[in-house]
Amino acid sequence: MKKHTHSDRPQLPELTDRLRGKSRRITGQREAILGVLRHHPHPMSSKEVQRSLGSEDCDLATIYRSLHLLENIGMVKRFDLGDGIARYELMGTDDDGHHHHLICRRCAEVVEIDDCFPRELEEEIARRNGYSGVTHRLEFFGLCPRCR
Amino acid sequence: MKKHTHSDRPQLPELTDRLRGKSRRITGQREAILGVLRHHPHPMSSKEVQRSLGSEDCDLATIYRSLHLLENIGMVKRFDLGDGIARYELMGTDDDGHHHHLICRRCAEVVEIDDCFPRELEEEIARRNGYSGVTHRLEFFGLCPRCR
DNA sequence: ATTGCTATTGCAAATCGTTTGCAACTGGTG
DNA sequence: CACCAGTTGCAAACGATTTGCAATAGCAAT
Repeated sequence: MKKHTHSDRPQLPELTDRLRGKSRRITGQREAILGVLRHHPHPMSSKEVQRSLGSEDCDLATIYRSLHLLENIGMVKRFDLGDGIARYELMGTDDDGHHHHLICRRCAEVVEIDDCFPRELEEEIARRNGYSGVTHRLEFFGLCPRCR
Repeated sequence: MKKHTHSDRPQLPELTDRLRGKSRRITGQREAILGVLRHHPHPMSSKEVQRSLGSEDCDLATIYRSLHLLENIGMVKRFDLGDGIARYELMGTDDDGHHHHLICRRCAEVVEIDDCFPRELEEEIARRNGYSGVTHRLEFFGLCPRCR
């Protein structure tokens, strides 16, 4: 079992703080969804979140709406693993959540990768093309040890 | 207008050669779709292809099927620009089509990028995690000169 | 606690990109 | 030029995600 390398996961009180004052409410559903994400170190789709909710089950539409909200206030980050399904990961309290994944083509196991595209090269690409505010989306695909 | 850096675009006769002998047929629709791709240096969605067909218009389903076919025989490459829409680009005759894109967040202009994630680093990532056959998907996003 | 206003939820219907079943059609080989 | 497997168009099916709306529930002020 891989120990992920991110900073500590935010506690629920943080949700409270981030929502209050934005005319947003702290609902049972939102706490439950956050709770699920806190216990999963990997990107989860809306359906996976729902399955993990157990007794706290709530409507899929609510999960979609909650994940969008959490993404907007920067508590979760959206990842696109290339299969047309949006997945979300809880952000750490201090880092910016920027990291990548290595996904098994066969069993879809996900490993977090902290290596990143060289910053200088990215800046050079931006400069060469006159672009500003350049970021990147990067994911790796391969065969995991067990699926070889 | 950016001159793209790939090798020459395949001529139609190549389609002929690649399809013949595979119990596949050279139809007007496939030629038309290939023709459209040959005139567009950037990734195109199925709908964009259809719009560009003009008088040679054909069913969307046929376009989806043709693009899958062309992808399977290696004549086009599929790109995922992160908006949930599959896009395809014609492959050059000699290169493997591996390259990346820099997409404007605002106007969606696309520039081709030939820089790539460092091979050694990719191999190291593979080794470290026991994965084999590792490849990557990489796209850049930013603001183009005009949209700044 | 109770009230009242507004954000939020559940449900169902609507969207959107993509896929598929099927009968009609058409390359291209013999 | 006839035949047959590969193709096409059309419409229906799909899966992920979004949205309209009436019912419900935070929460701030009473």
